[in-house]
Amino acid sequence: MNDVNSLTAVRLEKRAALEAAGLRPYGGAFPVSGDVGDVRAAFAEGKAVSVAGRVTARRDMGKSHFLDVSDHSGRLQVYLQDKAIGEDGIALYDRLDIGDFIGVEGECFTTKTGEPSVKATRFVILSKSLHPLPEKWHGLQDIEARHRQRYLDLISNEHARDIFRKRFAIIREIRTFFEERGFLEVETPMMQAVAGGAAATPFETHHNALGLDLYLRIAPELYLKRLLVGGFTKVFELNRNFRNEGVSRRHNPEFTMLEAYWAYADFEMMAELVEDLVCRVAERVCGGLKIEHKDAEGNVTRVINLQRPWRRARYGDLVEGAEPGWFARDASARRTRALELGLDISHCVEDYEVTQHVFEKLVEEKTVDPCFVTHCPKELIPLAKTNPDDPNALDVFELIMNGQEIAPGYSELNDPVIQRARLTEQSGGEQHKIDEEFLQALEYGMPPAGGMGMGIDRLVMLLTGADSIREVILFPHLKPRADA
RNA sequence: GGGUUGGUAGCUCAAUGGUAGAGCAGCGCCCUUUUAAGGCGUUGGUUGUGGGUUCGAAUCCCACCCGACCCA
Repeated sequence: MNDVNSLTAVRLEKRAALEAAGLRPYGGAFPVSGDVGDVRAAFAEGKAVSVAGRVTARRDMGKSHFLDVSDHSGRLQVYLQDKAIGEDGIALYDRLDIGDFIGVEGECFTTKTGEPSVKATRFVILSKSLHPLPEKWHGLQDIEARHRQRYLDLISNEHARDIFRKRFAIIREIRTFFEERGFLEVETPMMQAVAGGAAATPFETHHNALGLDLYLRIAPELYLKRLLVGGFTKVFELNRNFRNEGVSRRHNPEFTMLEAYWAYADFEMMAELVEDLVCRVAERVCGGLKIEHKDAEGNVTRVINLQRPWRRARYGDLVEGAEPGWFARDASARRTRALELGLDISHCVEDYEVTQHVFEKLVEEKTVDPCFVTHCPKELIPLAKTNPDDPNALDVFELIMNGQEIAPGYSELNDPVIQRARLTEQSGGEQHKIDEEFLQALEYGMPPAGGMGMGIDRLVMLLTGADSIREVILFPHLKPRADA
Protein backbone atom coordinates (compact mmCIF):
# COMPACT_ATOMS: atom_id res chain seq x y z
CA MET A 1 0.00 0.00 0.00
CA ASN A 2 1.74 3.13 -1.18
CA ASP A 3 -0.76 5.81 -0.20
CA VAL A 4 -1.17 5.39 3.52
CA ASN A 5 -2.68 8.69 4.51
CA SER A 6 -4.20 9.55 7.82
CA LEU A 7 -7.63 8.24 6.79
CA THR A 8 -6.22 4.86 5.89
CA ALA A 9 -4.07 4.82 9.01
CA VAL A 10 -7.17 5.31 11.16
CA ARG A 11 -8.91 2.43 9.43
CA LEU A 12 -5.87 0.17 9.83
CA GLU A 13 -5.95 0.92 13.54
CA LYS A 14 -9.62 -0.02 13.69
CA ARG A 15 -8.87 -3.22 11.81
CA ALA A 16 -6.19 -4.12 14.36
CA ALA A 17 -8.52 -3.23 17.25
CA LEU A 18 -11.24 -5.52 15.88
CA GLU A 19 -8.77 -8.39 15.63
CA ALA A 20 -7.55 -7.72 19.16
CA ALA A 21 -11.17 -7.87 20.37
CA GLY A 22 -11.69 -11.21 18.62
CA LEU A 23 -14.00 -9.72 15.95
CA ARG A 24 -12.73 -11.06 12.62
CA PRO A 25 -12.56 -7.98 10.37
CA TYR A 26 -12.82 -10.06 7.19
CA GLY A 27 -15.53 -12.43 8.35
CA GLY A 28 -16.73 -15.57 6.68
CA ALA A 29 -19.87 -17.03 5.20
CA PHE A 30 -23.02 -15.12 6.15
CA PRO A 31 -26.29 -16.66 4.92
CA VAL A 32 -28.63 -13.92 3.65
CA SER A 33 -32.33 -13.83 2.82
CA GLY A 34 -31.38 -12.35 -0.55
CA ASP A 35 -29.74 -9.33 -2.11
CA VAL A 36 -30.54 -6.01 -0.50
CA GLY A 37 -33.13 -5.21 -3.16
CA ASP A 38 -34.78 -8.62 -2.70
CA VAL A 39 -35.07 -8.13 1.04
CA ARG A 40 -36.53 -4.69 0.50
CA ALA A 41 -39.00 -5.98 -2.09
CA ALA A 42 -40.14 -8.81 0.22
CA PHE A 43 -40.42 -6.49 3.22
CA ALA A 44 -43.14 -7.52 5.69
CA GLU A 45 -43.61 -5.94 9.10
CA GLY A 46 -42.14 -8.15 11.83
CA LYS A 47 -40.53 -10.66 9.45
CA ALA A 48 -37.13 -12.06 10.43
CA VAL A 49 -34.50 -11.39 7.77
CA SER A 50 -30.79 -11.64 7.22
CA VAL A 51 -29.07 -9.14 4.96
CA ALA A 52 -25.52 -8.16 4.03
CA GLY A 53 -23.98 -5.31 2.12
CA ARG A 54 -21.72 -2.30 2.18
CA VAL A 55 -22.34 0.52 4.64
CA THR A 56 -22.94 3.60 2.50
CA ALA A 57 -24.23 6.04 5.10
CA ARG A 58 -24.60 6.30 8.86
CA ARG A 59 -26.74 8.54 11.01
CA ASP A 60 -26.18 8.50 14.75
CA MET A 61 -28.82 9.52 17.26
CA GLY A 62 -27.24 9.07 20.67
CA LYS A 63 -27.55 5.41 21.55
CA SER A 64 -29.38 4.45 18.37
CA HIS A 65 -27.84 4.32 14.95
CA PHE A 66 -29.08 4.16 11.38
CA LEU A 67 -26.98 2.61 8.62
CA ASP A 68 -27.64 2.41 4.92
CA VAL A 69 -26.58 -0.97 3.61
CA SER A 70 -26.22 -1.21 -0.17
CA ASP A 71 -25.36 -3.51 -3.03
CA HIS A 72 -26.03 -3.49 -6.77
CA SER A 73 -29.73 -4.01 -6.18
CA GLY A 74 -30.39 -1.09 -3.90
CA ARG A 75 -30.25 0.30 -0.39
CA LEU A 76 -31.86 -0.73 2.87
CA GLN A 77 -31.81 1.00 6.23
CA VAL A 78 -30.56 -0.88 9.28
CA TYR A 79 -31.49 0.27 12.76
CA LEU A 80 -29.08 -0.50 15.60
CA GLN A 81 -29.81 0.08 19.26
CA ASP A 82 -26.93 -0.21 21.69
CA LYS A 83 -28.97 -2.24 24.15
CA ALA A 84 -30.03 -4.69 21.43
CA ILE A 85 -26.65 -5.46 19.88
CA GLY A 86 -24.66 -6.17 23.03
CA GLU A 87 -21.11 -5.36 23.99
CA ASP A 88 -19.57 -6.98 20.93
CA GLY A 89 -21.96 -5.04 18.74
CA ILE A 90 -21.09 -1.75 20.40
CA ALA A 91 -17.37 -2.52 20.19
CA LEU A 92 -17.81 -3.23 16.50
CA TYR A 93 -19.96 -0.19 15.87
CA ASP A 94 -17.35 2.07 17.42
CA ARG A 95 -14.86 0.81 14.82
CA LEU A 96 -17.20 0.74 11.85
CA ASP A 97 -16.64 2.98 8.83
CA ILE A 98 -18.61 3.87 5.78
CA GLY A 99 -17.46 1.42 3.13
CA ASP A 100 -17.28 -1.64 5.38
CA PHE A 101 -19.29 -4.75 4.53
CA ILE A 102 -21.55 -5.91 7.35
CA GLY A 103 -24.04 -8.69 7.91
CA VAL A 104 -27.25 -8.09 9.88
CA GLU A 105 -29.90 -10.35 11.35
CA GLY A 106 -33.08 -8.74 12.59
CA GLU A 107 -36.70 -8.05 11.91
CA CYS A 108 -38.48 -5.79 9.47
CA PHE A 109 -40.11 -2.68 10.84
CA THR A 110 -41.11 0.72 9.54
CA THR A 111 -39.82 3.88 11.20
CA LYS A 112 -42.11 6.75 12.00
CA THR A 113 -40.80 8.54 8.93
CA GLY A 114 -42.02 5.57 6.86
CA GLU A 115 -38.64 4.10 6.01
CA PRO A 116 -38.58 0.28 5.68
CA SER A 117 -35.82 -0.87 7.99
CA VAL A 118 -34.25 -3.88 9.64
CA LYS A 119 -33.98 -3.66 13.43
CA ALA A 120 -30.82 -5.59 14.15
CA THR A 121 -30.60 -8.32 16.75
CA ARG A 122 -27.11 -9.26 15.59
CA PHE A 123 -24.61 -7.61 13.37
CA VAL A 124 -21.11 -8.60 12.26
CA ILE A 125 -18.40 -7.14 10.07
CA LEU A 126 -17.68 -9.04 6.88
CA SER A 127 -14.97 -6.83 5.38
CA LYS A 128 -13.11 -3.77 6.61
CA SER A 129 -12.60 -1.06 3.99
CA LEU A 130 -9.31 0.81 4.27
CA HIS A 131 -10.24 3.71 2.00
CA PRO A 132 -13.07 6.22 2.23
CA LEU A 133 -15.73 6.00 -0.45
CA PRO A 134 -16.43 8.82 -2.92
CA GLU A 135 -18.59 11.62 -1.62
CA LYS A 136 -22.11 10.46 -0.83
CA TRP A 137 -24.02 13.20 -2.61
CA HIS A 138 -22.11 13.91 -5.83
CA GLY A 139 -20.65 10.42 -6.25
CA LEU A 140 -17.48 9.91 -8.24
CA GLN A 141 -17.31 12.54 -10.99
CA ASP A 142 -13.77 12.33 -12.30
CA ILE A 143 -14.08 10.50 -15.62
CA GLU A 144 -10.61 9.05 -15.48
CA ALA A 145 -11.16 7.66 -11.99
CA ARG A 146 -14.58 6.32 -12.96
CA HIS A 147 -12.95 4.23 -15.69
CA ARG A 148 -9.77 3.21 -13.87
CA GLN A 149 -11.62 2.31 -10.67
CA ARG A 150 -14.92 1.16 -12.14
CA TYR A 151 -15.81 -0.50 -8.82
CA LEU A 152 -16.07 2.96 -7.25
CA ASP A 153 -18.21 4.14 -10.15
CA LEU A 154 -20.51 1.14 -9.63
CA ILE A 155 -20.70 1.73 -5.87
CA SER A 156 -21.56 5.39 -6.11
CA ASN A 157 -23.31 6.01 -9.44
CA GLU A 158 -26.68 4.39 -10.10
CA HIS A 159 -26.50 5.51 -13.72
CA ALA A 160 -23.35 3.44 -14.27
CA ARG A 161 -24.96 0.39 -12.67
CA ASP A 162 -27.97 0.85 -14.92
CA ILE A 163 -25.90 1.03 -18.11
CA PHE A 164 -24.07 -2.21 -17.34
CA ARG A 165 -27.20 -4.04 -16.23
CA LYS A 166 -28.70 -3.08 -19.59
CA ARG A 167 -25.56 -4.08 -21.47
CA PHE A 168 -25.62 -7.60 -20.13
CA ALA A 169 -29.40 -7.87 -20.49
CA ILE A 170 -28.97 -6.92 -24.15
CA ILE A 171 -26.34 -9.61 -24.66
CA ARG A 172 -28.54 -12.19 -22.95
CA GLU A 173 -31.49 -11.25 -25.18
CA ILE A 174 -29.36 -11.55 -28.32
CA ARG A 175 -28.34 -15.09 -27.37
CA THR A 176 -31.95 -16.03 -26.62
CA PHE A 177 -33.10 -14.55 -29.92
CA PHE A 178 -30.68 -16.60 -32.00
CA GLU A 179 -31.16 -19.78 -30.04
CA GLU A 180 -34.94 -19.54 -30.51
CA ARG A 181 -34.38 -19.34 -34.26
CA GLY A 182 -32.21 -22.42 -34.33
CA PHE A 183 -28.82 -20.73 -34.56
CA LEU A 184 -25.91 -22.52 -32.92
CA GLU A 185 -23.56 -20.40 -30.83
CA VAL A 186 -19.99 -21.32 -31.69
CA GLU A 187 -16.45 -20.30 -30.76
CA THR A 188 -13.73 -19.81 -33.34
CA PRO A 189 -10.07 -18.86 -32.92
CA MET A 190 -9.12 -15.55 -31.36
CA MET A 191 -5.50 -16.20 -32.33
CA GLN A 192 -5.11 -16.50 -36.07
CA ALA A 193 -2.13 -16.99 -38.38
CA VAL A 194 -3.79 -14.67 -40.91
CA ALA A 195 -5.96 -11.83 -39.57
CA GLY A 196 -8.76 -11.84 -42.13
CA GLY A 197 -12.40 -10.90 -42.47
CA ALA A 198 -11.92 -7.14 -42.24
CA ALA A 199 -9.52 -4.37 -43.13
CA ALA A 200 -7.80 -3.35 -39.89
CA THR A 201 -4.39 -3.49 -38.23
CA PRO A 202 -4.17 -6.52 -35.95
CA PHE A 203 -2.36 -7.01 -32.65
CA GLU A 204 0.60 -9.34 -33.01
CA THR A 205 1.59 -12.08 -30.60
CA HIS A 206 3.85 -15.11 -30.63
CA HIS A 207 3.51 -18.78 -29.81
CA ASN A 208 6.80 -19.87 -28.25
CA ALA A 209 6.52 -23.66 -28.55
CA LEU A 210 5.43 -23.51 -32.18
CA GLY A 211 7.80 -20.66 -33.02
CA LEU A 212 4.82 -19.03 -34.70
CA ASP A 213 3.74 -15.41 -35.04
CA LEU A 214 0.00 -15.06 -34.54
CA TYR A 215 -2.52 -12.24 -34.68
CA LEU A 216 -5.47 -11.51 -32.43
CA ARG A 217 -8.51 -11.72 -34.64
CA ILE A 218 -9.99 -8.62 -36.21
CA ALA A 219 -13.11 -10.62 -37.20
CA PRO A 220 -14.37 -14.21 -36.92
CA GLU A 221 -15.94 -14.18 -40.40
CA LEU A 222 -13.60 -16.51 -42.29
CA TYR A 223 -13.90 -19.23 -39.64
CA LEU A 224 -17.66 -18.98 -39.38
CA LYS A 225 -17.92 -19.50 -43.13
CA ARG A 226 -15.79 -22.65 -42.81
CA LEU A 227 -18.59 -23.92 -40.55
CA LEU A 228 -21.13 -23.40 -43.36
CA VAL A 229 -18.82 -25.48 -45.56
CA GLY A 230 -18.88 -28.08 -42.79
CA GLY A 231 -22.66 -28.36 -42.91
CA PHE A 232 -23.88 -26.10 -40.12
CA THR A 233 -26.72 -24.01 -41.48
CA LYS A 234 -27.21 -21.34 -38.81
CA VAL A 235 -24.34 -20.20 -36.62
CA PHE A 236 -23.51 -17.12 -34.60
CA GLU A 237 -20.60 -15.94 -32.50
CA LEU A 238 -20.77 -13.19 -29.89
CA ASN A 239 -17.36 -12.32 -28.53
CA ARG A 240 -14.36 -10.03 -28.63
CA ASN A 241 -12.50 -8.66 -31.64
CA PHE A 242 -9.24 -6.73 -31.44
CA ARG A 243 -8.07 -3.90 -33.66
CA ASN A 244 -4.72 -2.17 -33.21
CA GLU A 245 -5.93 1.32 -33.97
CA GLY A 246 -6.58 4.56 -32.16
CA VAL A 247 -8.92 4.91 -29.22
CA SER A 248 -11.72 7.43 -29.40
CA ARG A 249 -15.24 8.10 -28.29
CA ARG A 250 -16.33 5.31 -30.65
CA HIS A 251 -13.33 2.95 -30.59
CA ASN A 252 -11.82 0.65 -27.99
CA PRO A 253 -8.96 -1.72 -28.97
CA GLU A 254 -11.06 -4.70 -27.89
CA PHE A 255 -14.73 -4.61 -28.61
CA THR A 256 -17.63 -7.04 -28.72
CA MET A 257 -18.88 -8.22 -32.09
CA LEU A 258 -21.84 -10.31 -33.11
CA GLU A 259 -21.63 -12.22 -36.38
CA ALA A 260 -24.32 -14.57 -37.71
CA TYR A 261 -24.49 -16.71 -40.85
CA TRP A 262 -27.59 -18.33 -42.28
CA ALA A 263 -27.30 -20.86 -45.11
CA TYR A 264 -29.66 -20.47 -48.09
CA ALA A 265 -30.59 -16.93 -47.02
CA ASP A 266 -29.59 -13.60 -48.55
CA PHE A 267 -28.94 -10.03 -47.41
CA GLU A 268 -32.61 -9.07 -47.49
CA MET A 269 -33.50 -11.92 -45.15
CA MET A 270 -30.64 -10.82 -42.91
CA ALA A 271 -32.04 -7.28 -42.86
CA GLU A 272 -35.37 -8.68 -41.63
CA LEU A 273 -33.49 -10.65 -39.01
CA VAL A 274 -31.63 -7.55 -37.81
CA GLU A 275 -34.88 -5.59 -37.55
CA ASP A 276 -36.42 -8.41 -35.52
CA LEU A 277 -33.38 -8.60 -33.31
CA VAL A 278 -32.95 -4.92 -32.50
CA CYS A 279 -36.68 -4.34 -31.95
CA ARG A 280 -36.97 -7.32 -29.66
CA VAL A 281 -33.97 -6.26 -27.62
CA ALA A 282 -35.25 -2.68 -27.38
CA GLU A 283 -38.69 -3.80 -26.25
CA ARG A 284 -37.39 -6.25 -23.68
CA VAL A 285 -34.55 -4.13 -22.28
CA CYS A 286 -35.61 -0.52 -22.92
CA GLY A 287 -39.35 -1.03 -22.67
CA GLY A 288 -40.22 0.22 -26.13
CA LEU A 289 -39.21 1.28 -29.61
CA LYS A 290 -38.66 4.96 -28.89
CA ILE A 291 -35.21 5.42 -27.43
CA GLU A 292 -34.61 8.74 -25.71
CA HIS A 293 -31.13 10.12 -25.15
CA LYS A 294 -30.75 12.68 -22.39
CA ASP A 295 -28.06 15.14 -21.34
CA ALA A 296 -26.71 15.51 -17.82
CA GLU A 297 -29.66 17.73 -16.84
CA GLY A 298 -32.16 15.15 -18.03
CA ASN A 299 -33.27 17.04 -21.14
CA VAL A 300 -34.08 14.82 -24.10
CA THR A 301 -31.43 15.48 -26.75
CA ARG A 302 -32.31 12.81 -29.28
CA VAL A 303 -35.12 10.35 -29.96
CA ILE A 304 -34.48 7.25 -32.03
CA ASN A 305 -37.61 5.72 -33.46
CA LEU A 306 -37.28 1.97 -34.08
CA GLN A 307 -40.88 1.59 -35.31
CA ARG A 308 -41.03 -0.82 -38.25
CA PRO A 309 -40.70 -1.00 -41.17
CA TRP A 310 -37.25 0.55 -41.25
CA ARG A 311 -36.25 2.72 -44.15
CA ARG A 312 -34.34 1.17 -47.05
CA ALA A 313 -32.41 3.38 -49.45
CA ARG A 314 -29.73 3.04 -52.09
CA TYR A 315 -26.27 4.37 -51.28
CA GLY A 316 -26.17 6.43 -54.47
CA ASP A 317 -29.63 7.94 -53.85
CA LEU A 318 -28.65 8.97 -50.33
CA VAL A 319 -25.48 10.68 -51.53
CA GLU A 320 -27.39 12.35 -54.35
CA GLY A 321 -30.09 13.44 -51.88
CA ALA A 322 -27.53 15.05 -49.60
CA GLU A 323 -25.56 16.62 -52.43
CA PRO A 324 -27.65 16.94 -55.64
CA GLY A 325 -25.69 16.50 -58.86
CA TRP A 326 -22.89 14.60 -57.17
CA PHE A 327 -22.69 11.75 -59.65
CA ALA A 328 -23.16 14.02 -62.67
CA ARG A 329 -19.74 15.55 -61.98
CA ASP A 330 -16.47 13.95 -62.98
CA ALA A 331 -13.95 12.75 -60.41
CA SER A 332 -11.97 15.98 -60.21
CA ALA A 333 -15.15 18.09 -59.95
CA ARG A 334 -16.22 15.84 -57.07
CA ARG A 335 -12.95 16.57 -55.26
CA THR A 336 -13.46 20.28 -55.78
CA ARG A 337 -17.02 20.10 -54.52
CA ALA A 338 -16.00 18.07 -51.45
CA LEU A 339 -13.50 20.78 -50.54
CA GLU A 340 -16.19 23.43 -51.02
CA LEU A 341 -18.34 21.47 -48.58
CA GLY A 342 -15.57 21.83 -46.02
CA LEU A 343 -14.68 18.13 -46.02
CA ASP A 344 -11.11 17.06 -45.36
CA ILE A 345 -10.37 14.62 -48.19
CA SER A 346 -6.59 14.89 -48.02
CA HIS A 347 -6.34 11.18 -47.21
CA CYS A 348 -8.73 10.09 -49.95
CA VAL A 349 -6.83 8.76 -52.96
CA GLU A 350 -9.53 7.07 -55.01
CA ASP A 351 -12.72 8.67 -56.29
CA TYR A 352 -14.95 6.22 -54.39
CA GLU A 353 -13.21 7.27 -51.16
CA VAL A 354 -14.24 10.88 -51.77
CA THR A 355 -17.83 9.77 -52.27
CA GLN A 356 -17.64 7.60 -49.15
CA HIS A 357 -16.46 10.65 -47.21
CA VAL A 358 -19.48 12.61 -48.40
CA PHE A 359 -21.67 9.66 -47.39
CA GLU A 360 -20.19 9.47 -43.89
CA LYS A 361 -20.36 13.19 -43.16
CA LEU A 362 -23.56 14.20 -44.95
CA VAL A 363 -25.63 11.04 -44.61
CA GLU A 364 -24.42 8.65 -41.92
CA GLU A 365 -23.69 11.23 -39.20
CA LYS A 366 -27.07 12.88 -39.75
CA THR A 367 -29.11 9.68 -39.76
CA VAL A 368 -30.85 9.10 -36.44
CA ASP A 369 -33.61 6.58 -37.19
CA PRO A 370 -32.55 3.22 -38.64
CA CYS A 371 -31.89 3.03 -42.36
CA PHE A 372 -30.68 0.06 -44.39
CA VAL A 373 -28.30 1.42 -47.01
CA THR A 374 -28.18 -0.87 -50.05
CA HIS A 375 -26.29 -1.02 -53.36
CA CYS A 376 -23.02 0.02 -51.73
CA PRO A 377 -19.97 0.41 -53.99
CA LYS A 378 -18.08 -2.85 -54.42
CA GLU A 379 -14.68 -1.37 -53.61
CA LEU A 380 -15.74 -1.14 -49.97
CA ILE A 381 -16.56 -4.79 -49.43
CA PRO A 382 -14.61 -7.76 -50.84
CA LEU A 383 -16.57 -10.58 -49.23
CA ALA A 384 -20.06 -10.02 -50.66
CA LYS A 385 -21.85 -11.00 -53.85
CA THR A 386 -22.43 -8.53 -56.64
CA ASN A 387 -26.02 -7.75 -57.58
CA PRO A 388 -27.10 -9.99 -60.49
CA ASP A 389 -28.78 -7.00 -62.18
CA ASP A 390 -26.14 -4.36 -61.42
CA PRO A 391 -22.52 -5.50 -61.63
CA ASN A 392 -21.34 -2.28 -59.95
CA ALA A 393 -23.40 -2.84 -56.80
CA LEU A 394 -23.30 -5.42 -54.07
CA ASP A 395 -26.05 -7.43 -52.45
CA VAL A 396 -25.38 -5.90 -49.05
CA PHE A 397 -26.83 -3.51 -46.54
CA GLU A 398 -25.21 -1.18 -44.08
CA LEU A 399 -27.53 -0.42 -41.21
CA ILE A 400 -26.96 3.14 -40.03
CA MET A 401 -28.64 4.83 -37.08
CA ASN A 402 -27.72 7.15 -34.22
CA GLY A 403 -25.19 8.71 -36.61
CA GLN A 404 -23.15 5.53 -36.76
CA GLU A 405 -22.75 2.37 -38.78
CA ILE A 406 -24.28 -0.32 -36.57
CA ALA A 407 -24.48 -3.47 -38.67
CA PRO A 408 -23.47 -4.64 -42.13
CA GLY A 409 -25.19 -7.60 -43.82
CA TYR A 410 -24.27 -9.47 -46.98
CA SER A 411 -25.29 -12.04 -49.44
CA GLU A 412 -22.05 -13.88 -48.81
CA LEU A 413 -19.72 -14.46 -51.73
CA ASN A 414 -19.41 -18.22 -52.16
CA ASP A 415 -17.71 -18.43 -55.56
CA PRO A 416 -14.12 -19.44 -54.72
CA VAL A 417 -12.71 -18.16 -58.00
CA ILE A 418 -14.15 -14.65 -57.63
CA GLN A 419 -13.36 -14.64 -53.91
CA ARG A 420 -9.69 -15.39 -54.64
CA ALA A 421 -9.54 -12.60 -57.20
CA ARG A 422 -11.14 -10.07 -54.80
CA LEU A 423 -8.87 -10.95 -51.90
CA THR A 424 -5.80 -10.86 -54.15
CA GLU A 425 -6.79 -7.41 -55.35
CA GLN A 426 -7.41 -6.22 -51.79
CA SER A 427 -4.12 -7.61 -50.45
CA GLY A 428 -2.13 -5.24 -52.65
CA GLY A 429 0.30 -8.00 -53.59
CA GLU A 430 0.98 -9.04 -50.00
CA GLN A 431 0.25 -12.73 -50.51
CA HIS A 432 0.70 -13.59 -46.82
CA LYS A 433 -2.39 -11.53 -46.00
CA ILE A 434 -4.58 -14.02 -47.87
CA ASP A 435 -6.10 -16.81 -45.84
CA GLU A 436 -5.38 -19.75 -48.18
CA GLU A 437 -7.03 -22.24 -45.87
CA PHE A 438 -10.25 -20.23 -46.06
CA LEU A 439 -10.10 -20.21 -49.87
CA GLN A 440 -9.45 -23.93 -49.86
CA ALA A 441 -12.56 -24.45 -47.73
CA LEU A 442 -14.62 -22.35 -50.17
CA GLU A 443 -13.36 -24.54 -53.01
CA TYR A 444 -15.08 -27.52 -51.39
CA GLY A 445 -18.33 -25.58 -51.72
CA MET A 446 -20.10 -23.18 -49.37
CA PRO A 447 -23.87 -22.84 -49.64
CA PRO A 448 -25.29 -19.45 -50.57
CA ALA A 449 -25.80 -17.65 -47.26
CA GLY A 450 -26.72 -14.41 -45.64
CA GLY A 451 -24.38 -12.97 -43.04
CA MET A 452 -24.49 -10.06 -40.63
CA GLY A 453 -22.27 -8.40 -38.08
CA MET A 454 -23.11 -5.97 -35.31
CA GLY A 455 -20.92 -3.90 -33.04
CA ILE A 456 -22.46 -4.63 -29.65
CA ASP A 457 -20.80 -1.70 -27.89
CA ARG A 458 -22.35 0.70 -30.38
CA LEU A 459 -25.73 -1.00 -30.02
CA VAL A 460 -25.49 -0.57 -26.26
CA MET A 461 -24.54 3.10 -26.72
CA LEU A 462 -27.59 3.54 -28.89
CA LEU A 463 -29.94 1.80 -26.46
CA THR A 464 -28.60 3.46 -23.30
CA GLY A 465 -27.84 6.91 -24.66
CA ALA A 466 -24.18 6.68 -23.66
CA ASP A 467 -22.16 9.19 -25.66
CA SER A 468 -18.84 7.34 -25.34
CA ILE A 469 -17.89 3.70 -25.83
CA ARG A 470 -15.99 3.95 -22.55
CA GLU A 471 -19.30 4.36 -20.74
CA VAL A 472 -20.49 0.94 -21.93
CA ILE A 473 -17.28 -1.09 -21.44
CA LEU A 474 -16.58 -2.05 -17.83
CA PHE A 475 -12.83 -1.63 -18.09
CA PRO A 476 -11.95 0.48 -21.13
CA HIS A 477 -8.30 0.71 -22.10
CA LEU A 478 -6.40 3.61 -20.55
CA LYS A 479 -2.69 4.25 -20.35
CA PRO A 480 -1.19 3.04 -17.08
CA ARG A 481 -0.45 5.76 -14.59
CA ALA A 482 3.17 6.00 -13.45
CA ASP A 483 2.14 6.79 -9.86
CA ALA A 484 -0.59 4.17 -9.67
C1' G B 1 -0.47 12.16 -34.74
C1' G B 2 -2.63 17.69 -34.66
C1' G B 3 -5.81 21.54 -32.18
C1' U B 4 -8.53 22.98 -27.80
C1' U B 5 -9.02 22.03 -22.69
C1' G B 6 -8.36 20.01 -17.77
C1' G B 7 -5.39 17.76 -13.27
C1' U B 8 -5.95 21.83 -6.01
C1' A B 9 -7.33 17.59 0.87
C1' G B 10 -9.88 10.61 0.49
C1' C B 11 -14.33 12.73 -2.63
C1' U B 12 -17.13 17.26 -4.76
C1' C B 13 -15.44 22.05 -5.71
C1' A B 14 -13.43 27.47 -4.61
C1' A B 15 -9.09 30.57 -4.73
C1' U B 16 -6.15 35.16 -11.77
C1' G B 17 0.67 37.06 -9.10
C1' G B 18 0.38 38.57 -2.46
C1' U B 19 -1.00 33.98 4.34
C1' A B 20 -4.08 27.54 -0.29
C1' G B 21 -10.20 27.53 1.48
C1' A B 22 -15.38 25.31 1.90
C1' G B 23 -18.86 21.12 1.99
C1' C B 24 -18.86 15.86 2.62
C1' A B 25 -15.76 12.07 4.74
C1' G B 26 -12.38 11.65 9.20
C1' C B 27 -11.21 12.70 14.58
C1' G B 28 -13.37 14.45 19.74
C1' C B 29 -17.87 15.61 22.51
C1' C B 30 -23.72 15.88 22.91
C1' C B 31 -28.23 13.41 21.30
C1' U B 32 -32.63 6.29 21.62
C1' U B 33 -37.05 6.71 15.01
C1' U B 34 -32.84 9.58 11.64
C1' U B 35 -33.00 10.41 5.70
C1' A B 36 -27.40 14.76 2.32
C1' A B 37 -29.97 13.95 10.33
C1' G B 38 -28.53 18.00 13.75
C1' G B 39 -25.27 20.95 17.40
C1' C B 40 -20.20 22.36 19.30
C1' G B 41 -15.01 21.68 18.44
C1' U B 42 -11.00 19.86 15.30
C1' U B 43 -7.18 17.26 11.95
C1' G B 44 -5.94 16.94 7.01
C1' G B 45 -2.03 19.94 1.08
C1' U B 46 5.09 18.09 -2.62
C1' U B 47 -1.76 22.51 -5.99
C1' G B 48 -0.02 15.87 -11.83
C1' U B 49 5.84 15.77 -12.51
C1' G B 50 10.34 18.58 -13.62
C1' G B 51 12.48 23.13 -14.95
C1' G B 52 12.10 28.62 -15.64
C1' U B 53 10.40 34.01 -14.87
C1' U B 54 9.48 36.92 -10.27
C1' C B 55 10.81 40.03 -4.04
C1' G B 56 6.74 36.47 -4.25
C1' A B 57 3.68 31.19 -8.56
C1' A B 58 -2.08 26.82 -7.74
C1' U B 59 -2.11 31.26 -10.95
C1' C B 60 2.70 33.40 -16.02
C1' C B 61 6.44 30.54 -19.52
C1' C B 62 8.78 25.65 -21.30
C1' A B 63 9.02 20.31 -21.30
C1' C B 64 6.90 15.81 -19.82
C1' C B 65 2.85 12.37 -17.62
C1' C B 66 -2.45 11.18 -17.43
C1' G B 67 -7.46 12.48 -18.98
C1' A B 68 -11.64 15.01 -21.88
C1' C B 69 -13.54 17.14 -26.48
C1' C B 70 -12.80 18.00 -31.72
C1' C B 71 -9.99 16.64 -36.09
C1' A B 72 -7.01 12.86 -38.72
